[in-house]
Amino acid sequence: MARKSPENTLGDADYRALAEFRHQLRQFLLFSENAARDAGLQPRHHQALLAIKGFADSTIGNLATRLGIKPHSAAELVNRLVAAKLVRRTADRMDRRRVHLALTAAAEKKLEALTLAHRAELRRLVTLWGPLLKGLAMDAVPAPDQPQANVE
Amino acid sequence: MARKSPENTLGDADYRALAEFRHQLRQFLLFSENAARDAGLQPRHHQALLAIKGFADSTIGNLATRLGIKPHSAAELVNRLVAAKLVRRTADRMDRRRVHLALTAAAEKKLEALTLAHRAELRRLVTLWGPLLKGLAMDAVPAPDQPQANVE
DNA sequence: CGCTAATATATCGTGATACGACATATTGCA
DNA sequence: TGCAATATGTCGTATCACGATATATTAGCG
Repeated sequence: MARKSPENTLGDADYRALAEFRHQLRQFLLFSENAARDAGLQPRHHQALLAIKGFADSTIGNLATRLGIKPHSAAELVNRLVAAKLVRRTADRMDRRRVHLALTAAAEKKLEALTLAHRAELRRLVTLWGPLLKGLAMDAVPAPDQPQANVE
Repeated sequence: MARKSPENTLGDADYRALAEFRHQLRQFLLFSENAARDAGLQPRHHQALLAIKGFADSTIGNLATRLGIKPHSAAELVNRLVAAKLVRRTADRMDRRRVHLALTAAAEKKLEALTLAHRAELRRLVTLWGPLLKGLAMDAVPAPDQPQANVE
C-alpha cells in the first residue's frame, strides 16, 4: 500500500478527508453564526466587532484587510454597523481621509459574551482538529474498511 | 505573558487571540474562494461538488446536511449547479421523492485540480494552525483529555 | 383499504452581503 | 502648484440562504 500519496494523485480517500475537514470547519462557523444571531447580531457584524476590538489601529481600510474584503465593502459594512448602533466613526485628526472605529457599549457587551462562548467552543474543538489536520497533511488516509454510512 | 484566564474573564489578549484565529481561518477560506473562481467555479459550487464527491449517498437532503443549509436551499443550489452543467439529477427508483446527484465530467476535472491545490495549501498551513489552536486552548484550565463526543 | 401525517424536493419573494464602476476628499510629492 | 496616490463612500448588480408555501410520494394507523 502506498504510504504517501504522490503529489499529483488523488484517491477517494483524499476527497473524503478534504470533505470531512471542510465539514468540520463549517460546524464551527455554524456554531459561530448561531451564537451571533442568538445574541442579536448578524454573523458578519460579530466578526467585524471582533476584528475591530482584537486588532490595534482600526480604520475602515484595516478592517477590510482583516476581513479579506475590499475597502469600499468595509465602508458599507461600517454603515450597517453604525445603523445598528454597534460602532462609532471617529475622524483622524492627522490624516482626515481616515476614519477610526470604536465599539459602542452595547457592542462591547455582546462581543464579550460571544467571545466567552467561542473560547469555550474552541477548547472543545481543539482535540478534534489536531488529528484531522494531521490526517490531511499525512496522506493516504488510513482505514478504508468502514462503509462510511453515518449521515445522522 | 497571558496567564491562565478564569473561565468567565476576558483580557485584551483573549480578544486578540480569537481575532487572529478567525483571521487565519479567513485566509484559508479566501485561498479556497480564489482558487475556485480561478477554476471558473463559484466558491459555493466548489464546496457542493466536494461534498457530493466526498460523501456517499448524495441526495439533496444529504447535501443540505453537509453544507449546513436547509433542504430547500440545497434544492436551489442544485438548480444552479445543473444550470452550470456541473451536476446531474438522477431519480431514486425505490423512493421517488428522493433525488440523487452525480458530477459531470467537467465538474470532476475541475474538482480534481482544486482538491490537489487545497491539499497542498493545507499541508502548508498545518504547521501554522497547530500552535494557534494550542494558544487558544492554552490560557485557562488545562483541559484534561476527555474524548468529548460531538453533541449539539 | 382509505385517510392523514411525515418526508423530500421545489418555487417565490425578501434580506444580507460583496463586488465593479465610479465619485469625492485628502495627502504626498515632483 | 499640479497631479498621482490614498482613503472612504455610493449605486446598481449578483450570489446565496431563508421563511412561507406548494406538490408529490411514502408511511402508518384504524
